Amino acid sequence: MNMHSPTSLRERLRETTREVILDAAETAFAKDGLNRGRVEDVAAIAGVAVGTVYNHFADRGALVKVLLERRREESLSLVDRALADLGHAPFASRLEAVLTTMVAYFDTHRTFFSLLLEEEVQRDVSKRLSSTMALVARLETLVVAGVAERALRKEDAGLYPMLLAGMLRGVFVHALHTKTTAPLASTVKPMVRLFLEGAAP
Amino acid sequence: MNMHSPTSLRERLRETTREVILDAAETAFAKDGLNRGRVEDVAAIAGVAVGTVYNHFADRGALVKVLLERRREESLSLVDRALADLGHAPFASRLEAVLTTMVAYFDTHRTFFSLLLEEEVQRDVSKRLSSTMALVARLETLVVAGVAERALRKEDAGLYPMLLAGMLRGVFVHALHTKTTAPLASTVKPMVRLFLEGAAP
Amino acid sequence: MNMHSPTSLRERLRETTREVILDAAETAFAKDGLNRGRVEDVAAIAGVAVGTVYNHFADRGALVKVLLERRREESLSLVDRALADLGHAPFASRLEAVLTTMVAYFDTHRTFFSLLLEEEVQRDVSKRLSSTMALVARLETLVVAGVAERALRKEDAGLYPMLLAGMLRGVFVHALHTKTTAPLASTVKPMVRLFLEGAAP
Amino acid sequence: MNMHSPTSLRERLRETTREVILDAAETAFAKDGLNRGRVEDVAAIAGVAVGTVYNHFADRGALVKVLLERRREESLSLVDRALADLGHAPFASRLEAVLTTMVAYFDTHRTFFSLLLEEEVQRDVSKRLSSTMALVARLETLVVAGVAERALRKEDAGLYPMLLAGMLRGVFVHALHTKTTAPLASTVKPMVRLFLEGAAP
DNA sequence: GATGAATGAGGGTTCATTCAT
DNA sequence: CATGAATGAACCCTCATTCAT
Repeated sequence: MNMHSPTSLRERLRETTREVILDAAETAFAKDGLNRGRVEDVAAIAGVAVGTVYNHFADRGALVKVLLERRREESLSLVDRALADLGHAPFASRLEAVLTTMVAYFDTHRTFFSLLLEEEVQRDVSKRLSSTMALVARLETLVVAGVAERALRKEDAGLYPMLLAGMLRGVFVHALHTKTTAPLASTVKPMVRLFLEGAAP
Repeated sequence: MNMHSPTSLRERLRETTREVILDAAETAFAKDGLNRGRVEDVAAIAGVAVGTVYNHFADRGALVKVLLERRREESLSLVDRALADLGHAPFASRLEAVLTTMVAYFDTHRTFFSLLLEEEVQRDVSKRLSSTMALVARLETLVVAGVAERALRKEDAGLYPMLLAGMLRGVFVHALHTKTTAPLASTVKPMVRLFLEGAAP
Repeated sequence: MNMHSPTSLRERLRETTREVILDAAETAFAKDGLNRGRVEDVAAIAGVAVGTVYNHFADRGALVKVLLERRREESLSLVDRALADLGHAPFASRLEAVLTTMVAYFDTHRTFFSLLLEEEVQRDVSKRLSSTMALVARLETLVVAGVAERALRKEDAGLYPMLLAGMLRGVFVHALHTKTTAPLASTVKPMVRLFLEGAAP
Repeated sequence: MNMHSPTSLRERLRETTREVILDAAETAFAKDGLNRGRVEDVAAIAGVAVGTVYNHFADRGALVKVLLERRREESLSLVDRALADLGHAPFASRLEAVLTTMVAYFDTHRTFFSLLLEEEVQRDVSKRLSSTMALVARLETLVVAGVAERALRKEDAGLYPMLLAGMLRGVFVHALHTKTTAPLASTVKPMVRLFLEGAAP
């Protein structure tokens, strides 16, 4: 045997092309928007023919979907891992871990987040589990635990997840709007502080 | 003959048509998105011909621009008026006033906000002073005043405006995603509380 | 009153454009086939822009459908009228009338028939009442009547309609294949003769 | 080494592949039509790669051509053999033999006939000797002989071949349209009867 | 002014064909 | 030879915009 596993080789190449296309799509869509980005441009950036894009993705919609899912899953699993690593650390640490993870991901995948914010706002038929919602779900679990360990007041706890997600969004939108390229890591501690202790002296 | 300000009457009619078209645009774009909404649909909803839309707006872009500006100005002037009415009330009251105003506006113009969130995310050539930025500007003034009157700690004050804007966005996005129709007024006090005192017991 | 009926005028023009497009489609499709004929060519032949075609027909399929239906209905109603005019004439006369009508229609709408033959052979989702079937239906009625008035033998009557339709098709296909342009009227009497008396001396 | 006609073996394999592809093409084209049937589907049905199809056929057109020719030749040689077997039998028997052969072939190669009917209607550059024409040629010879032996009237004899071919087509089209699966053998005697004696009592 | 049919550049998608492995 | 991913010309369709009535 040792047919130098031809299947595996082809599949490797195939997978590579797919990734190249996805990366190109991220670039193209980040530039022109999730709506205006052209498949032809995606192909050009990827250095392939249009047809090749369609050999790998059923249609433009599928390309967008996979593009978003890819990083969504990646970022969420980073969050999950961070939480898992912390075990039963106090609430503040765990919140900080989640925010740090998201902010770090933003720093390395800035273009992706502009797409994420667009997705969040789309009115599609396909009811996607938007990335936002997935993040809010994590925050919900976190907040519930926070309440349980008496790190958080119970009264407004129902709103906390969306407010936390909103704060993150505020930081991201601001960074995208002002085209700041400085890392956002420094915003995490203030967010935690504000969330736990408030802004009053 | 017939001289009692014919121009004025004409202009009145003209203005009415314009408003009808803008309302139609809000409906059409809310349904299909700022990108996908068709001019023809706007015209159909307004009950006029496409050509009429173009008699009132230079092109699609202008229609969108005016549409967003119209409510942006309205909402901001409501915020400004609320702040003016309060004179030198304590920071907490003024913050509450701002949030209450925005939330109330959201409750009555829900469809508009979905457009606002889309605008915020668009990468247009025409660098618009996005609604978000305008709101953040108000919040900046407010926060600066808050710091001055020692209602807020100084250290993280630079981030507060975007975090406050983010919290609002969090509430709005959540409401739009879950299609909640309940008024959001009840979220204001918790937001103020969280912002000033934090979530810790 | 007398607003020189503006609606009616516009509609008249609209209807004209539609007919021009249909005629162009007949030409274009006759040339390149029902499958290969390009919408762009239809537009070019009609002397309009592609978009105009789509202002009048939902899509290519609709254009083809209407195109075929138009003449199908026309030809069938000619057949029906011919039969109605004959009242209770003997079977031979009525058969001759039907064949004469179809053959005359073929002579004036030769290109259409090439499309008809294509349609007959298409495997579409939309189960169209093909023109053939409609003609066969007329022939069935006719044959039943022929049997009733003892002009036809009963035994093989079930096959007669499809055999008659087949003979017509044979004549048409032959004319199209050999590109004969001579009128086919002269084939009617022989067909009637063959059908009634057979080819034996 | 290994010299017992290696070429022959290779050619045997090659021929097999070719047949497999042709059969696959018949299936694929019967399903989607001569125009819409995709080469990729042909390959998939044949269980080979697209490239293999092109190793055996110059292009799609050649595949179609060979596909049609294969059965055309087979069916015509069956007709020819049937006629040869009959020697100088009377016209009626020979006509019956021809029709029986064709009808039997239809019964075993129904899918092929749907392709044949499509071909008949195509306006190709390559002026193929369509199957229809080939059949009509046989019928012409037959009819001429029939006239010679005074089995047929001379007057309309020029039309008889195309009318006979038409009758057959009528039966085939009807069977395909109604998706009848019953054998068509029973239609032969009536066709002969009609052709020779007519439908009048 | 209002009307709405016509326009046509623009963009998504298909699929026969090629060719490096 | 078989393979199947890559290619890109070809085509359908959309929709913002214009302009004659």
